[in-house]
Amino acid sequence: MRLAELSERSGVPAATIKYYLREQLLQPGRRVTATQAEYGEEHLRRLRLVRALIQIGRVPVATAREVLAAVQDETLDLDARLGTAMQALPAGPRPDQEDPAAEAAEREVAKLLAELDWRCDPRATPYRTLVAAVAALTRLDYPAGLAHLAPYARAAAQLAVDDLDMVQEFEGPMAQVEAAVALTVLYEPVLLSLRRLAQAQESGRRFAAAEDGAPRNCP
Amino acid sequence: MRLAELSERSGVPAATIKYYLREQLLQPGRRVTATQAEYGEEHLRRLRLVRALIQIGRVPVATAREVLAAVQDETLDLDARLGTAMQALPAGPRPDQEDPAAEAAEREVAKLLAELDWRCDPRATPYRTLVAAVAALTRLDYPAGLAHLAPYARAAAQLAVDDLDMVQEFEGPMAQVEAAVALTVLYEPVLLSLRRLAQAQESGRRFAAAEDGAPRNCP
DNA sequence: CCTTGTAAGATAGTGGCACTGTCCAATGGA
DNA sequence: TCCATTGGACAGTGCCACTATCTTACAAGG
Repeated sequence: MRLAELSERSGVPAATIKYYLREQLLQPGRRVTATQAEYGEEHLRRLRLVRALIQIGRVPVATAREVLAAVQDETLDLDARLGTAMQALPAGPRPDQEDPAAEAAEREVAKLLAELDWRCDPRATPYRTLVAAVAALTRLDYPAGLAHLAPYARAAAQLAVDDLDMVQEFEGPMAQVEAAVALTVLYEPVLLSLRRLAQAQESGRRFAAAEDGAPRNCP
Repeated sequence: MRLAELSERSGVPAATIKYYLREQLLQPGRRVTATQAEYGEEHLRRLRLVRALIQIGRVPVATAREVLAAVQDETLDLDARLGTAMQALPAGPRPDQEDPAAEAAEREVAKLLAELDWRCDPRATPYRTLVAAVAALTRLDYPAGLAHLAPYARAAAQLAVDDLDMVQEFEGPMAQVEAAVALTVLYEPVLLSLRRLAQAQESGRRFAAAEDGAPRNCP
């Protein structure tokens, strides 16, 4: 199919597809003549993946390029590809060193992970993001101690099992690594949305007293 | 204290504080003379909250203004304030109507929420975001059916209980609404980070075979 | 009193990002 | 033959979160 049809079928503006081609998020089509290229179903799928990562998963374009490059890097084995791809995923803000709240948060997080017997590199991106968030909560005198983090960690552990189960439904290194990336990123809004909906439910249950079950606070 | 000291103590550049004042994220200080203003501890706290929402919670500046305005709107009762504040929280992308995948996703989400007996307005922001994410997953042939969403919903329900427990540790409408907003937003990176760390653990457990417990894939 | 430094506020500018609009040569169907 | 269309290059746009500059008004030391 031509670029115009690719655009039509994916709902992505042609100019945007050209941009993604330039940014190497999409492989160039098979050149038919000097001025025309042919795209296949795999281009369509890849385009949808790119769009989903960027729009749903809020992955920056440059990051998506790195991640996708790692996914299809045939020179690495599954482990290395998975590692590289996940490393490249978008990073949150990093904690300010030499900030007392950050140091306290660092210790608190280390304690939590030790208790759970999780072995992580403290320089890993999610680790840094976690420390930054705990530090911010602490500075505001909001609870973020072991007791408060533990339920979140338990939930995360449970979800990780489900995530990996989903990944293992796929076969072949490339499909699995792609699945790992896609499911990690695309289930994030699912999880956050469900949490907000659940909060609205719970808040309704606690504050609404009797009344009907009208969705007041559901944001 | 003067603006410069506020800047010093919070770590936020003075120019940025001026910007926040302009954007009404911060209340102006008490004017001492025509060219000087005095700020108190409550300004410092508010500034930290604003920074945390924006940098840790990735809340857009304009959104933060709306949310904080709702938090301290004394003319509304607790319910209305909570509803307004949570409504204003950042919205993810909305699903494309008249897209078959989105319609299917809509039905799937409705079925899930019916099964859980959650009553939500289908126009609510998190609901729309959820539908968009499920639609994207479906278009990519990634699993996002009832069976796959249910564990996420259960986890969300559990976390919502903990969230509301934390909120109820505070007293007074303003403190509770602020806590609801802050904890909702600031625990999001906590949850996502913990999920990624847990995935790395689980992935190590499944793929690393024997070996030591070195943190390979921990991104 | 005068100087020098700093404060607050207004306004314009910056840099990053994700596109988007315009132009051009080369086609390719009517 | 002719003219709409295609792919590619490249400059421009719009938004956002700051940031730099400038002006006026004090404030404190000498």
